[in-house]
Amino acid sequence: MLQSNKSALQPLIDRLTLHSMLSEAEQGALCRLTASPRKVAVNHDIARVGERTEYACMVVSGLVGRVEQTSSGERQISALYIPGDMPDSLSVVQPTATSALQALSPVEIVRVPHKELRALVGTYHGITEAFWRQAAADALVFSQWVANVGRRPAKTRIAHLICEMAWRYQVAPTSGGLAFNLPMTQTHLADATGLTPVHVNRSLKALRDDGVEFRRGAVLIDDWTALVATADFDPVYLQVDYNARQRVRIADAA
Amino acid sequence: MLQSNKSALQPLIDRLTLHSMLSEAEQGALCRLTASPRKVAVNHDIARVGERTEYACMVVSGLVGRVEQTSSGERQISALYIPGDMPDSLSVVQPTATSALQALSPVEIVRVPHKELRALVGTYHGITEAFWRQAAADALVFSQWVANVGRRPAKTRIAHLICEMAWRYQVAPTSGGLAFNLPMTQTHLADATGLTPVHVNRSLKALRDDGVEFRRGAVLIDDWTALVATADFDPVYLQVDYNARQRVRIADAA
DNA sequence: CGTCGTTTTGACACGCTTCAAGAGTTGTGG
DNA sequence: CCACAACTCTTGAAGCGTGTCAAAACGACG
Repeated sequence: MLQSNKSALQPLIDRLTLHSMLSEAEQGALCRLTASPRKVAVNHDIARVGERTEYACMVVSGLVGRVEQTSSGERQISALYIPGDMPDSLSVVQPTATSALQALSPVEIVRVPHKELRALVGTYHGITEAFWRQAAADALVFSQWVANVGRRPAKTRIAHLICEMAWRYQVAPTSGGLAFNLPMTQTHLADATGLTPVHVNRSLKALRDDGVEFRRGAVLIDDWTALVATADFDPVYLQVDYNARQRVRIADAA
Repeated sequence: MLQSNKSALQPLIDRLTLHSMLSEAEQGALCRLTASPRKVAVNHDIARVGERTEYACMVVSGLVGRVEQTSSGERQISALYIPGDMPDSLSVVQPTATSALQALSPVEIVRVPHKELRALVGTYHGITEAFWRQAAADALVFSQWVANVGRRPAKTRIAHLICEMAWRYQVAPTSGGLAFNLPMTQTHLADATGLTPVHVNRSLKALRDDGVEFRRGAVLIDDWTALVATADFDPVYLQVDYNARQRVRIADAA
């Protein structure tokens, strides 16, 4: 494959350096990882439950969902992964997946061999630390999802998810309106919120009266502040410190 | 405080070594950490949202819940922590809590200064790796909770939680019956499952007909296999490999 | 231009919540 | 050691949010 001088993994580095300080050497090493591109069609699996894998993947474009499935066949999306995310970084250490990863839109990923990642994690303490922080940050998002699905009414639930995604895509304004792509269907939204597609549709209709429109993978918001209020959304759990005011690296401190 | 030759943090080491290999030096260093004991009364907070802390804690006895709260005052327990767990290991790196930690029963914890933990994580690569794995494993449990709360009917939801706790307490048999303590009230159960206390009560009544009893913090199960079936429970997500067949340490591999 | 997946809408059913009140249990202070 | 208070747990009746079933309209794509 053609390797441009800018690594395909740059989005991952950008993600990690949001919360962790990586040395030049570490960033360089990450850049030099093998990153084989791969396209995945909508609704196709990137990882299946129980399947062993030799690669971890990073999302380059599109939207990936972590899909849990009950024995009665009901689906629950428990996490959404956007470009720069590494949904299965755990697989480096636990190669057998316990939930499926599925493309919710046409998706481009790059695959990184576990072998190389292990070598990196073994060599660069700062990279291990960065993955640790990322895993911990992910856990806090999961925790919010439990609360969202468990305790909020349908409309609020959907609004909250929209707010989270706006924030993670870094398109959330301080006020006013905005528009962004959220490439999923209403059925996907239902799976992510623990509702039925029919009820999602009705709730979206209700949201439309509040100036929030979701149509064919695009979100249109008239008044961000109002949406945040109806969504009961507080972004602190996302831990995204865009100013990186106080990143502290432990690895060299001792 | 009196420091016996067996560290108070041994349960944490036992937990970490379930999935990660720690060298003698690393285990010794963990043992020598300052661990100030502290008792917390029922329903009292161990950590509050937005509060900064200088200590991470390990549960010694009792049950701790991670509590999310919506603006309308509804509570959702998104995780349960049992002896040996370190609910706020993330705080080492992110000292401001985004969800509350609350004692669901009388609880004993030990508090470990962040400063010391940071020194350890900075020195011992294997410890960082172990924390990383633990965080990733926790995330998979969260993922299952999203599915549990989002897609299962009340009775199944409660049964699933009981199964998980039996498994984590390592009291789950291969068949037959069992009894164990799960020191929480029906209201706590409701908060953990996203139901109302009233409906939890009714569901417990229904479970009683299936030979599963929950009374004042004690669980009595006639037939484990039957419960697993009604709970739709598959323990793989808990990643507990009691045989530790294939723990691989990355830290020294490079 | 036809096909298939997605969105929309309606009517109805049901699981869970709400409100309310009483019984059981635990803890506490006199 | 009893009496009272404060939680828990339990049960009933009624209401509502969400699910289910069904069918039609719409949109994307080959």
